[in-house]
Amino acid sequence: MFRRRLALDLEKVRHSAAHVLAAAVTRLFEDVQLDIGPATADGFYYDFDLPHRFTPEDFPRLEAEMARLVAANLPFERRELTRAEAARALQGQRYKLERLADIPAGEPVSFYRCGDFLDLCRGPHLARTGEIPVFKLISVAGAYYRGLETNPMLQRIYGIVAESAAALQAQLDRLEEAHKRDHRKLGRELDLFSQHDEVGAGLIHWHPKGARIRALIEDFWRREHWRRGYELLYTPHLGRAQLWATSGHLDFYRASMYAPMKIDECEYFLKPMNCPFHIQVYKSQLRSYRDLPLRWAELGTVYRYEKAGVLHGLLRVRGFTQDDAHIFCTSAQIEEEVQRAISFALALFKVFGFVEVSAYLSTRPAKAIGEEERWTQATASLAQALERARIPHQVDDGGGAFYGPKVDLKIKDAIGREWQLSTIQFDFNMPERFDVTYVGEDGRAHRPYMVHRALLGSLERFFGIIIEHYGGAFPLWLAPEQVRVLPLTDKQVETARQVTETLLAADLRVTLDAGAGKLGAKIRNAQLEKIPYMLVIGPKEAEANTVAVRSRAAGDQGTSSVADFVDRVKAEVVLGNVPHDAGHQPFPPKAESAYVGNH
RNA sequence: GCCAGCUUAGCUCAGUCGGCAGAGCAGGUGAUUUGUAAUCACCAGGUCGUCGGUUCGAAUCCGACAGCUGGCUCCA
Repeated sequence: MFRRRLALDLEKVRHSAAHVLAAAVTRLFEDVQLDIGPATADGFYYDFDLPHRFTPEDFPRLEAEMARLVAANLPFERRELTRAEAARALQGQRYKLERLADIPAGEPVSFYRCGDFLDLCRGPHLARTGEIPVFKLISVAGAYYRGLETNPMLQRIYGIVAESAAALQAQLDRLEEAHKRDHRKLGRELDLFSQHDEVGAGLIHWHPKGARIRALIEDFWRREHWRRGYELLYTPHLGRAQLWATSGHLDFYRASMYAPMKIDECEYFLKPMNCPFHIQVYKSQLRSYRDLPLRWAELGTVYRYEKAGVLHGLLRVRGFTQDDAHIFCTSAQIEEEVQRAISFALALFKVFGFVEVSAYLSTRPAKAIGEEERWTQATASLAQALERARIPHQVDDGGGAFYGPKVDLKIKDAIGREWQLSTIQFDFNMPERFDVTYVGEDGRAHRPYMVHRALLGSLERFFGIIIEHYGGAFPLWLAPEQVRVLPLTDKQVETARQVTETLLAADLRVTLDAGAGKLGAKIRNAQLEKIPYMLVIGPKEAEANTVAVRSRAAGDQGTSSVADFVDRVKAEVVLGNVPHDAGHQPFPPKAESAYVGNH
């Protein structure tokens, strides 16, 4: 009935639902201090402070009370009060009184009444509670008042609202879908990686199948770097305190670094970044303008202290491998270098099926080092590169680091979630600190520009993202096991073994299931392990020297000769593996059925 | 780090009021020789996260620590 208006007023609906939640909480609990309750991208929340500790067990009661308020169809009445009246109305509400004090002089102070619940609020709201269609409380969590770590922690209740029961269910299904794809769950089920209390939190162990995938990504990554004029470096995992003093890390980054270790009376620190080492390589000889640009990449494993509470699967860890690079160039070269870095990032993304890209451009903060002119030029080159690549971007004015402007690239995964992958960052600080120079045409020393960039971000985090993106069903080129050969009975095991050998010899990743189970069970296991192809060999196939092909996505594909199957699979692998040839799109951003190419 | 919750077999989870530790799957052994998502039987598997406390007695109650989950803050 009011469906069309709801689509427009979703924010009003959500915000009003938050108010109804707050009304329900004040009715059911004692000593409730209210803070605020805004609409969010997919629902709403409200922050409370009260002696009772909320748990999800409180939700049914709260939802029932909310339902009563909705059924009562109470009006939301807006009133403007003077500050004195407002202060009186908010007596005893410490957070609200502070929020009131924040409202700039001259701006109206508005309240919304809904039944006997009155709340300081900018609005706007729906006309009546009855316009709130379907809602559900989702979770409860702590949240600092005003988001400040030093402030008291409030209790935040999250909820979602939808225009119909079906729409609500669809939203819950999306949450369920995200849960099914959770890389921590899939990582265990598919035997990809693990972490161990005995080793320490945030430290990843890559299992054979995870390591296969990582190696495939790394091989691909290295080849692309060489193709694009990069050289690769390997540098140490630790360095002397003096290095980190010179780089400024001990002044500005110490909180993220682990305690030093003493070696021969000298202090050494585990590296949180690779840049100081790359600079040492740069400085190992005199550099001419003729040598520039120098593009040096490294899959560099760094260690950073992260607070215990922020660790999360592969997405936030304490030891990780950045796909790092440093580009040293002249002022005349920066524009092209930035453009190359961005188009490189886009080419990499495309291979993994990430085609929707957006960006954040962070510019000069008030307190910054480096000449104004350098900032201007560098920032312009970043903005221009984004324009030319037609990447929609937001500008975070003044949000850059003190040492240089940067661009962060974000992608959308198969179920529409955004992830930040790349960062491309100018550094005006480190070349100064280490006195990095090159000899110019004029024979004098000049300061090069230094660009720091990571395209996939870190291999751990990227792995977590693609596990969820693919839902564990890796495309053929990444699948740790591409083919499983399934003999129907013992009598076909020998033939199956020969087929397996043939596929191995053709560089396919293949295993043989010589177990005693029925075919259905073997297929089920292979399906659950998300192996792209199964080859069934029964008496007919053994006789005719063929295989019955089954794809994990499309089921039975009929019989084929081994040679034909190899050709077909090899062709499919090439599709995904070479970005230059990726004009045809082998990875539409929907899951599963996409990876089997053209059948 | 902060708030809340959780931690029982490799995995997913039962375990009532404090009274002998359970299931399914996975694993092992044997039987079965199977045609496109689970063949059957038997066996083995646990200092109930760790340490301390209360108690005649603790998986169960209390405390500390560790780890995990949802968030907040922070971030590749």
